[in-house]
Amino acid sequence: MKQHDFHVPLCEKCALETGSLFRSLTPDEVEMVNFEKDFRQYKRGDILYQEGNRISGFYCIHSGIIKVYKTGFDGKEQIIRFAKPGEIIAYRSVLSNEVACTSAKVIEDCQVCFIPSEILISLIKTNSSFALDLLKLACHELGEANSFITDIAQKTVRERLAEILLLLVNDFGLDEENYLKISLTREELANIVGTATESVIRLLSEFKADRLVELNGRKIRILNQKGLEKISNVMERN
Amino acid sequence: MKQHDFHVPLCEKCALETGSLFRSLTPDEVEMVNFEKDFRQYKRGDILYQEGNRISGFYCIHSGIIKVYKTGFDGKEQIIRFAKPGEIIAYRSVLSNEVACTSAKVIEDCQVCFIPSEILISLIKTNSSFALDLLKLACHELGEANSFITDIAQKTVRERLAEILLLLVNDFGLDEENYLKISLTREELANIVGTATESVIRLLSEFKADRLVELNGRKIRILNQKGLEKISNVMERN
DNA sequence: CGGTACGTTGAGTCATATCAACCATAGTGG
DNA sequence: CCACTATGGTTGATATGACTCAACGTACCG
Repeated sequence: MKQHDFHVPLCEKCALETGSLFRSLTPDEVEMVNFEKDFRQYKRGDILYQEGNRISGFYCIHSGIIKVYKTGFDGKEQIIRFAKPGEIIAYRSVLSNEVACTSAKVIEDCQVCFIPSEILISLIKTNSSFALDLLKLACHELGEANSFITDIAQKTVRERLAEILLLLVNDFGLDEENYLKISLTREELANIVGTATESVIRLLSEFKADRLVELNGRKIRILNQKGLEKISNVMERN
Repeated sequence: MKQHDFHVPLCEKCALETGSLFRSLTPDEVEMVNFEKDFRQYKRGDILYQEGNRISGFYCIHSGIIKVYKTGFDGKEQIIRFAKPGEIIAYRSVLSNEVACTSAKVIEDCQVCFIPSEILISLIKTNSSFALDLLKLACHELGEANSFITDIAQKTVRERLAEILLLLVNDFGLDEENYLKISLTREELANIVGTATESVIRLLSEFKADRLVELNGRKIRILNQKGLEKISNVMERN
């Protein structure tokens, strides 16, 4: 532990480390973002913004994990995606000029930079390769959303749970002992998969019985990735 | 009926009529698009492109309706969206530089313009308000996709069907007799809602029994919009 | 006239949601 | 320090929405 673990991260450095969107900015532009941004820290459970809020900027994650979710008619959460270091959230609302259509809550304590809308808009106007990168990002997310729609509409809960586990492996990785690095409650898992908490619990213990995973409380150890792939019926990636 | 109903539509005129994306282009740019584009006509059932194709441009719809869908593991279609005059499709693949993640098939005979990728990229690079509009478009679609994910994950088939009917009313409108202007097979309806054809049929006749709709083959007459809203549990729009 | 695609209905099944009870853990306040 | 409460996890019993399968009707088309 460093003594002063507390200074505001520099965008330049952060962009290099995390491969964030800002890599396509000029040094001057990075400098501007650095100057205009607001550094913030949050703890697990904190809410960055909520559905319906009008948002005056977007967030770039420096450390930690955030869940982005929608609240359904009956109050149930549907997790749309996670954001991890280098990723940005809330840019959708800023750009489409609509109020937030999702809420964002901290899953793992995090440090983020808040960047005012005007900066984003002006960067898009002045730096076309940044604009293009942003478009690519949005389009890529759109593609993922489309796949997810198809999955939820057509696959069983069992298939989806297996698929989500693999997706989490992909996004967050495993530690030396093959434990998923991200730790979620059963309810959160259910809110990704789009099912009831009890169903997740039952299916996870089936997976355990089939020696696909091992369960230690919230920690999930992946024992047989091939097996999960088989269950999930994942289609080949593009 | 004009005698020569066959000439290639001018983007300038089309953009005005349909309110397409191209309204934010300069006259010169419109001229360029006009020059570079390729006019094409398709009939119901024709396929514009298929999942997995590498695409060398995008399509701007001048007339007709197209369905954009993904094919699931077992070959079942999931309709992602429709495209009608003034809207563009396949821009996602062009921009994210990935192969098509959807297929596009004609629902109502249509006339479209095919515009090469390079044009799109160069417009983005040179006209920042066009880039911004495109970003807005992508972000808006992303918002809709997110809502749809939540709906499919949380609502019953009954609720979703009611919602989709309302959505079709919104997107395509009703004629003088309150018939939905877009005409879909039961299977297509099922492939939007994410259910089995039989379920759509059964629910539609329930709706009919409840005097919410009237059915004349493929034509659906909306009798009680409020009632459908109640069933669908639509949340207030932003 | 036979063929093909679409629509409809009924019956049976199964996956998943719901409801209820219970346990474990940790944090809180008296 | 202990009861108290909240939160999350687990399991069982039961209900049911929705899918599947199968049969049949209907309409259009060459």
